Parts: sequence; C-alpha cells; structure tokens
Amino acid sequence: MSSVPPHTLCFLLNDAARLLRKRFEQKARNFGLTRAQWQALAYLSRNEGVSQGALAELLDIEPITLGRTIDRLEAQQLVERRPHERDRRIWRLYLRDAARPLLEAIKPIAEETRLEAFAGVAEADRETVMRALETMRLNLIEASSAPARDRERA
Amino acid sequence: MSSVPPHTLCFLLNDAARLLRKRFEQKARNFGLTRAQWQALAYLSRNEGVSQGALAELLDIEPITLGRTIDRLEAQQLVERRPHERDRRIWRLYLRDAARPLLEAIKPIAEETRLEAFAGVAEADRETVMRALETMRLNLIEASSAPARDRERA
DNA sequence: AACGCTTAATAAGCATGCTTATTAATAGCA
DNA sequence: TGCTATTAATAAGCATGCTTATTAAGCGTT
Repeated sequence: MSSVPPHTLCFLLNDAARLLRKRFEQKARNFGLTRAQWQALAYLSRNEGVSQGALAELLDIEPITLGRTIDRLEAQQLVERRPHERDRRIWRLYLRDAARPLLEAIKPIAEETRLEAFAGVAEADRETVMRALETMRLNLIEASSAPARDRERA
Repeated sequence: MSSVPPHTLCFLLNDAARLLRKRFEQKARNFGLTRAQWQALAYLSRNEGVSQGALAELLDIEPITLGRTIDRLEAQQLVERRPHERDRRIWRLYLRDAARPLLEAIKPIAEETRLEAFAGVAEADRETVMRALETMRLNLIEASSAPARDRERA
C-alpha cells in the first residue's frame, strides 16, 4: 500500500540530521546538555571573550537564537556573561569551570553516535561526505545571506 | 582570535541541514509551505488514505509532531481528515485538490535549492553522499528505536 | 551639542521536533 | 459478557530555529 518515499536531498539531509540529533540527545540526557548547548560550548571554548553576535556568526545562527541558548547555559552555571570594557552594548562570553569537564565527558558520546551513524559506510566515503557537507554549508551560507535577487523576482 | 570550529559529523550535518531548510523556506515562502509541510504532503500524495500513525512512521517522526502539521495543512484546505470506516480512533488522510498543483509548483524550488547546495560537488560524490545519508538514516532509526541497553547502562 | 544612522542584544510570535501524560476506542482473554 | 491490554490521537511543556520589531548604546556629521 505505501510506496517508496521521495528521497530528495532536502528530506534525506534533514532526516539524517534530525535522527542523529535525537540519538545524541538520548545518550547525552544524563549530562543535561542538548546538541545546541554542546555546540555553543564547544565553539565558545575555542573563542573565550567573544561577543554574542560574533559567536552566533561562527555558529551560523541568528543572534537571538544563540542568546536564548546562552540564557540556559548561564542558568546552569556553565557560561558567564561579562560586560565589555568600553562598549556597554556588548556581553563577552566565558566558560565557567564546570563547563570544561563536561565538554570532555561528552566527547565519547559524540564519537559513539558518530560510529553508529556511519556503520556500513566505507572510510573513503565518510571523508567524501564530510567534505561535501562542508562545501554545502559554505554554499548555503553564501546563498542565504544574499537572497535579495530571489525576493525581488517574487 | 577565533579559531577553526570543531567540525564533527553532528555539527556539520546539522548545520548543512538547517541551512538547506532555511534556504528552501526563503524561496518557498510565497507558496506558504514549510519544509515539514511539504514533506508531509509529498509522502501523503503517495499514500492517500493512510492513518496519521502510519504516515508518521513513514516520515520517521512522532505521531504528535505530524498531528500538528496536519492541523495546519487542514486549516489551509490542503489535507482532509476522514473517519475510518470501522475504527473510530483512526483518521484517514487525503489530499484536497488545491494540494496537487502546489506540490508540482514547489518541485522546481527544491531542485534549485539542491543545485545551490551541491555546487562544486562532483556528480559521483553527490551519489556517494545520497547513499551514505540513506544508510545513516536507517542506522539511526534502528539505533534510536532500540535504546533500552543504553538507558539501562546509565 | 544634537541629529540621525548603525549596531548589539533582546522581545514577540510562530513552526518543528521531542518526551511524557491523557483520553477514547478497540482487542483479547477469562 | 466484562475486565484488562493495547493502540490512535491529542495535550502539555520544553528547546531550537526563524522572522520581524524594539531598545539601548555608540558613531559620525553637521
């Protein structure tokens, strides 16, 4: 009765990403971190003192989206907002001590999940996938930040 | 000051999927359909008369998630819920007439977005990516529907 | 100094996804 | 038949993401 689903890139990519996130969060629940929170922490750990806007730029998300994630990380005592020395509009972000061991502890979970996902995919193909995803990411950042043409057309 | 971001599979896959979705929705805004709504319609078009639970299973999402998407599609007169002949718990889902031309109209948008995303990726690599994503999807459905072991461990 | 432009962060409101809990109906067994 | 199990759908509550709008602060030009 039910026929083959239409596996376009958009559907497949979304499904794989959503299922990977779901699986990661099943395993990471005991740590109290979602994928988005972990990603924000991971990027922040390499860029302490950065502003919210700049960190959002690194993550390719909107500042307001990051802002609310930082709210939660701050409530969990994992991140600290400190005022900028000269510019009172800016918050500088820093990890708090509890965040560092958590970041280490969660790495094996990510690796486990990666191996589950990649099971049955040849090593060479895994590299191809990673390279292609990075290319796509850059293509799409470029495309969606310059959408004026399409909007005018419409 | 800011260093290379940690491009793990989980981050990259999520970022690529999110950016592709964002780009698709920028282009499809005039049609009033989100990616999730379009996906539900596309799968439904090949399985009319299906129940909500069965369609959710096809989409690999939770029934409650689909239920709310169907609420919106019903409000837009694109989908119809009809009672099951014998089982009063079940809604059978059908496309309404307005949905079919919409599904056709949106296909070129999806194709445009696909080409933008895949720019600079060799044809052979595109196929590798699609195959790998499908493998990953199946791996993760398998893994996350049998999570008992991990929960007990924890 | 005062005006207006830009920028950083946040607010409001929506859709999608999840988990957990509830309701209503069916199915299965004593 | 009647009790219990299961099943289908939905409700409640939360996190993440977006767009659009607002507030506050800084910058620049006159």
